[in-house]
Amino acid sequence: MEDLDRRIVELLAADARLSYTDLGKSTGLSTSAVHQRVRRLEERGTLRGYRAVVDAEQAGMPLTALISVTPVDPAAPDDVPERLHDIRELDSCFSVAGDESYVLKARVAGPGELELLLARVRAAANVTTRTTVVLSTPWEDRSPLATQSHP
Amino acid sequence: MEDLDRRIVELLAADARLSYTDLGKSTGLSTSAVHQRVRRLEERGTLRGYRAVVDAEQAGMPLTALISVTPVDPAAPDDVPERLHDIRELDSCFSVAGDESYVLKARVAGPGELELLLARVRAAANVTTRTTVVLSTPWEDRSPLATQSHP
DNA sequence: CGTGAAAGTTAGAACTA
DNA sequence: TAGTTCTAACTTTCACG
Repeated sequence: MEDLDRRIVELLAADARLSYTDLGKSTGLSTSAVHQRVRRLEERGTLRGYRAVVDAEQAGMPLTALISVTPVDPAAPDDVPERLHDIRELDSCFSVAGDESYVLKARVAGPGELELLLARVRAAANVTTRTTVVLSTPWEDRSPLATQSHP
Repeated sequence: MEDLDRRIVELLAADARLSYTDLGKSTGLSTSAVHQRVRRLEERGTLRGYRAVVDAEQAGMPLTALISVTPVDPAAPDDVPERLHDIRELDSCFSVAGDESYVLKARVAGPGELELLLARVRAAANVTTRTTVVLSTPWEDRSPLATQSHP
């Protein structure tokens, strides 16, 4: 990836609502040159989308959990991610090295909802689970690429 | 949080670059009513920012790791998140229930960089680490609130 | 919350190195 | 291929009802 593209990605990772005009000023390019590059980065899949960072507590999903999963039947074909894909409470799915196969990040409204979610996960993917409850989130979703933002 | 606000947050979580005009059409409000509500949600901290979702591999940070940390001195005041805050490779910091105190998510360019990062984490926060390497990421950073987007 | 007008932004066509 | 400039259509912002 080229240097100008890297800079554009970095700027959008820090603030996805920047105008092409502002991106142009920050990169020394014209508005339409930036526009063209952003379109190309989107087509290539380098820019996969744009998300508002929402305060989960204020949005009514105050409980976060990290769920490690292990298939019950190690011989079965491993389609765990596909089987869990439609469970909207699951934010991320990582295939990991180590004792367990996957780590999921989930967001729910409370302990009752977590209990139900775990049952759904086990049933949908035929796995056992080991759950780590998140007590608080000092910080989250910073853009490793991005210049630190101070909103 | 009110129903209209919830809807606005949901829409921006799915696509942070939506115009106020489009948000208005989707909510049945006028452009300026939406604008007003978004400003209020930003001020209250419900909307904490806007980020481009970047393909980490294409952006030159292909290695993701989950790092569990345990303070070496359990009697020392626990300021681990503050001590780690300036390490840009760390994307998130969760305080967790369980054997360990925190789980960090990190993004680095390769194994060598991970080794250096772990040394910096241990030195900065006086902790031991247990690292789980992410082999692949079937999906990530979906908006639990958001209607699934298909870009 | 809505309206409306001024200021600013986007998207794309035409042109240039 | 990658960039600029130009321009019409659209979006944001803000004072006012």
